[in-house]
Parts: sequence; structure tokens; C-alpha cells
Amino acid sequence: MIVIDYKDRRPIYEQIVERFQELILKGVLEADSQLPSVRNLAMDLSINPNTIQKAYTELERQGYTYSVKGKGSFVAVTDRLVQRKKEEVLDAASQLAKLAREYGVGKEQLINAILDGFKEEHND
Amino acid sequence: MIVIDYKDRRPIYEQIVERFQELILKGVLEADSQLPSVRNLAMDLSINPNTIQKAYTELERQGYTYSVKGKGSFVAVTDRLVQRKKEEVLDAASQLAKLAREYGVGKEQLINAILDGFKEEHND
Amino acid sequence: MIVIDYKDRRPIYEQIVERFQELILKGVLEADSQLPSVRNLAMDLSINPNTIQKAYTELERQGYTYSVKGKGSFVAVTDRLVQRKKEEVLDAASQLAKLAREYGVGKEQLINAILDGFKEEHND
Amino acid sequence: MIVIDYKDRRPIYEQIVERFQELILKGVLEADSQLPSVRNLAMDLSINPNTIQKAYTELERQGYTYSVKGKGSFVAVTDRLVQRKKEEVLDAASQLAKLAREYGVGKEQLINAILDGFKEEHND
DNA sequence: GTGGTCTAGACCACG
DNA sequence: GTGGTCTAGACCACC
Repeated sequence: MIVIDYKDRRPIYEQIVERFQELILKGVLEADSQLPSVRNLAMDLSINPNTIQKAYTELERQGYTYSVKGKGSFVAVTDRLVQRKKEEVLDAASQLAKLAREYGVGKEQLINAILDGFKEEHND
Repeated sequence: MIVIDYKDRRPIYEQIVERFQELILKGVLEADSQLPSVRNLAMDLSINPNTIQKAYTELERQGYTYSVKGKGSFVAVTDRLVQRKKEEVLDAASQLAKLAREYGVGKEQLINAILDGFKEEHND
Repeated sequence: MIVIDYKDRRPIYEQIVERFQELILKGVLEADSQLPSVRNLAMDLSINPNTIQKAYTELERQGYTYSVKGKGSFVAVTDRLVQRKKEEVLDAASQLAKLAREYGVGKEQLINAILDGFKEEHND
Repeated sequence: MIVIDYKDRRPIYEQIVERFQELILKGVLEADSQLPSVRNLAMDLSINPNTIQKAYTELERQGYTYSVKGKGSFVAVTDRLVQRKKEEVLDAASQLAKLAREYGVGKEQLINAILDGFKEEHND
């Protein structure tokens, strides 16, 4: 479920945060379902529990999860987060379009690239 | 011409590299024109010459500039680089479209955001 | 009567203690009336009896209840406790005023906020 | 400047965060002035650098400071934060008034307590 | 020198 | 068992 890429320049805890965000936003992990325990996941990935802890703390801070001492970490309700993510994507699109114009990429080419991306089957 | 944002989390040399890439790709700096000397720029920005040196080395490595011993650094011919940049933008668009579909952003919304970005005046 | 909020960061036993304090101080639970048995309440709330026990022990320690071996826990006479609580509230007000002054909040604004809080209907 | 209270139940890093917030909000530490380095402060307080690091990370997250790798941590512009703090104080006052009414504390008593707090000289 | 990340190992409160 | 905090010591990129 979680894979660490040691060639990735980003810190491990950040990779873990991002991966869980993905799993939660896409509904793979349902609301109130439990995340792996800090210790278990640390053993699984052969990394230090503190690193997992840091990732979980960050997820909680961002509102993706909530944690109960002595019980575990759980997926929070995500409606607002999904909404926020959608806005982020649209903002990114808008920024990208600006950039494209600045570098002389044609509007048609850009939209074609968008349509291509939409068509492609994805195999996660 | 170059402004450093100390609150930006990215390293200073990276900010400098990116800024020169921009100036070069947009044609503000013409081919074979000379970049400011390491010392001058360092004084101008009140930062360590080593930091400028690192930025210039990186620019040369990426093909944006070439350096002549004892003379300075100069802007390289950029046709290939512009082309590469355009491809990058189109790839990014394609990736973004995939992401949008995965998060349930509608194709129309996405294209509207793109068109918006294209319309807007930019005030760099 | 008692509701546990698992998303609340405070420990469960502390939530229970506080809720009983409230019920007792506001007179919902009268003096010498019996609290639910440890086992019953534990079953009701689907939590560990040890957690209830810890809450009851704490309530007794603070003088809100007294326990009779083999009979159960009972609400103590509360006049002193109510008095103590009122003093606590007044102390808190005084502290808050100090803080307000230190951060440059005007006396009038502060008193208006107080009056607002007094006016508002509460819907517990 | 910073004192750790080991009897305090709250974690050390939280005490440090709160203390710096105070110093910054009250203007003792001015905008863009440098905080003690992670290592120095750790030595001064005889605690582990990681604990300071955690405090500084939290301060940055909350917008009180910004950090530059290789340079240090610096106080951020605080206008917005002071404003936020003032609102917090007013909210707290409103909540306190509600509580007071619920426990039968008279409006006059409460306001007197507020006025007392405002009058008192403070000797930090 | 600086902040940032990570490991290893420990202790605590909670349930 | 769980999450949360802390220590000790290390390495990295950056300036």
C-alpha cells in the first residue's frame, strides 16, 4: 500500500503523507477506518517509528486523520478535503495556462494535451 | 532583475537558476549576451559569491549558458531549450488532466480554468 | 447523559469527569443521588470499566462524590464546590483581563464581549 | 528569556512555542530579528536539539517565524497574528460569560473581576 | 555555522 | 497494544 522511493529527494515522511492523502482522497481508505499502527508500519517499511509518527502528525494537522491515544489513527471525514483538492487542481490548471502563454505554447496544443490526459487509461 | 525571497523555502542558488532560466527562455537575455559577473551579482544581492557560482555552474550544466575562462558566462542558443520547455508544459498539462480525472474534476471545469489562465493579464 | 467524543484529544476519563462535574454543579444530579454503576456506564458507553473507574476515583478525589463500599458512588454536598467554581470563574476573568490589556484589547471591547456572552441563549 | 517548567504537564516543546508566541506578539522580539539557533538554545536549556527543532517547526507552521536553511530562524511580520490573538481573547471572554451565567455568577461580579484585572499592575 | 531529516532506543499516559 | 514525547547522536544541504 505504501512504497518508499529512496531515490526521491523528498523526505520519507513527506512521501508517506502524500501517499495517504491520495488513498484517503480517492476513497481507498474509508472514513473512520484505522490506519496501520505507527510501529507496524515502521516495521513493514523498515524505517524508524519516529518517521511514521511525523507523517501521522502531519496528516492529522492537515485534517486528513484524527488520532486517539491508546487506540490508533483514523481517517477523518473528507468531503471538505476533496473539495479543497479539486480547487487546487483548477488553480494549478490556471497557473499552467499562464505559463504556457508566456512560453508561447498554443492554446490548442495545450487543450489537446489536456484532452489526451483525460482520455488515457490509468493503471495504478 | 534578480530578486531573492528569503522567505522562500527553496535554496537561494535555485531561485537564481530559475530566474535566469525564465529571463533566457522569454528572450529577455539574448543569445551570447553576457551574464553579470559572479562578484558583481554577489555584491548586488549581498550574498556569498559561492552561491552565485553554484547557480552559474548549474545553468551551464543544463545548457542555458556557456562560460569562457577569464571572460565570463554567456547565454547559449536557446531554440532547443525553448522547445524542451514547451514539451515540459504539455507533459505537465497531460499529467494534470489525469489527476483531475482521478479526483473527479469535470473536463469542462478543467478546460474553463485553462481558458481563464490564458485570458488573464499577467503583471510580473 | 454522557457522550464521549472520540475526536476530542483529551482522554476519555477526563471527558467523563468534566461532564459529571458539570451535571453536579448545575444541580442536574442532586446531592446523595447515585451515579450509574461502573459496569453499567461502561457497557452503556462501550468502553473499558477501568476508564470509568478512573473517572470516578478522580471525582471522589476532587470532592464531587463519595463512595460506599458495595453500594456505589453518590453525589456529595456541593455548596462548597459551587462556591469554589464561582471563584475559579472570577479568577479566570481577572486573568483574561490582564491578558487583554497586554495584547492591547480595549476595555470596552472586552466588556462588550462579556455582555454578549451573557445575553446569548445557550442550547446545550 | 525562556524558562522551562518541568512540573508543567505540557510537553517542553509546547512551553517553548507558547513562550516565543508571547515574546513575538508583545513585540519583545521584533520582525526579522533572529531567534537563538537550535543548538544554542538546546545547550542553554540543557535539552535535546530535536525538542527545540520541533518547537521551531511549530512556530513556523503557525506563521510566527520563518526559517532559512543555513541562516537561522527569524521573526515574521505579526500584524495578522496580533489581530488573531485579539479575536481569541474576545471569544474567550464571551465563552467565559456564558459559563459564568450557567454557574450563577452575577454579571456585576464578573465585570468587577474584569475591571480588577485591567487595573492591576503586572510585573512580568 | 545554520535548519532539516533520520535512526535507535526509551518512557509516559491511555485503554 | 496504542499514540506522543524526549534523548542521544548522526548525516545532509546550504551559506
